[in-house]
Amino acid sequence: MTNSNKKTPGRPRSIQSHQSMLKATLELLGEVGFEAMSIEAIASRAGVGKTTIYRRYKSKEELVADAIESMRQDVVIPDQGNLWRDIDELIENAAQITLSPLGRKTVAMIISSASSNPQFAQIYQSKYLQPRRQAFAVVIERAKKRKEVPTDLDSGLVFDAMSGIMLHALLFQSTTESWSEHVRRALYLLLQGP
Amino acid sequence: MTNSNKKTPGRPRSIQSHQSMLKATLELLGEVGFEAMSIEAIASRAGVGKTTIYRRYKSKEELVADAIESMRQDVVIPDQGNLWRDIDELIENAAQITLSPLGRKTVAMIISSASSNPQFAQIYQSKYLQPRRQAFAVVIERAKKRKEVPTDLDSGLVFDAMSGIMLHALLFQSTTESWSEHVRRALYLLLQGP
DNA sequence: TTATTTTGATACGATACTGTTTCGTAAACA
DNA sequence: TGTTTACGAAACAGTATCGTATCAAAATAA
Repeated sequence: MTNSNKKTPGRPRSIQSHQSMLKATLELLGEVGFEAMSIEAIASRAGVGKTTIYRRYKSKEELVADAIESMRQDVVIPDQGNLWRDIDELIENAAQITLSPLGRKTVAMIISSASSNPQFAQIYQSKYLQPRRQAFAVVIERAKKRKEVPTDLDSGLVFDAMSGIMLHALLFQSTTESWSEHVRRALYLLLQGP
Repeated sequence: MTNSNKKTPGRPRSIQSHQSMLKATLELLGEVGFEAMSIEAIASRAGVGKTTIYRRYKSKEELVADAIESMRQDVVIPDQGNLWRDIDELIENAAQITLSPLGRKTVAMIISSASSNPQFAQIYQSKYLQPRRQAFAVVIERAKKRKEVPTDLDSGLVFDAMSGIMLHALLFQSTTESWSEHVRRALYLLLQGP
């Protein structure tokens, strides 16, 4: 941390500018995607000088990576004493984040760059997926104690499956069924068997 | 079809040029993605004049959509008398297409544009997913007759789940397990229960 | 043959972004 | 007070792509 030494003289870097450039980055990432997004457009939307961005980040990749990291929010582990009520809460939480106008496009764009810029997928995995995977493991562990699921159930595998199903449903939505309902049905198949 | 009327005088459009521009389009799509891909680069790689492309397609979207459509290939419905041998064949087939250096990036790029250019996801769904969904339904139907799975199993739901799991595993590969093995385990959970 | 159309090549002006530099102002500290 | 650093705005040369236009050669039909 260079932050620990606060003895730097002169005008400090504006926190406000920093936040607005991260915000603008995420917005544009969702709207036009990584490749089509220009530093100029980010600076313009953030109401910030182009120079200010170049002073902080060497590349667009760095900026975007930082912006994605800043998105993190705490994961609440549901505990309602019943597996399916917990799961509904998890699905609802994922839906709120993933299906919001911004979140939807942002997630799609993060995923899109998975092959060209693996670092984004990696950040997404460690900052977003991993905490949720952990929360899911806790929920399943409690369900095991309540004998709601077999003791040898692999919660990681179920979580991966659930994530994949959510992702797939997000991309190729069928018109006849709601997203949540579809995910819930698939998950029921996973946990209760055919 | 304007093709039915072959009375057009003058030099006909080169089929060779057409094919090489589609090929170059798919290659570049996989390498740099839709946004970063320029018509000039496509023309250059295809060994074709820029004018020739502009004469055929009004936009990059049109060209890419046509290129993706041209990718289609027939789906073989496995029938080995056993559900899991059929499934292994399906997984193997999906792996060959999806995990190839070109296919991997191409699929990722198609998915990436799902939010900004829904038409690509739609083409992907109708040309790629739908035939495989149908093939999977046949496989499951045969398994039902052999009493390998419950009669009321929703093959469409299982297929969606399988597709999602494959997609997820492709994007967020764990290093400890092979792609095929991971997909197979998840599918086993889906079909045989926990 | 002649008429017609496509071909690849090249040039064109227009637009957009890059990354850097300069500038006067603003905000911190001593 | 002065020193130092960051700020936003603007200008800069360089590069890349756009979509159009022009050209002579090539390919087909009448």
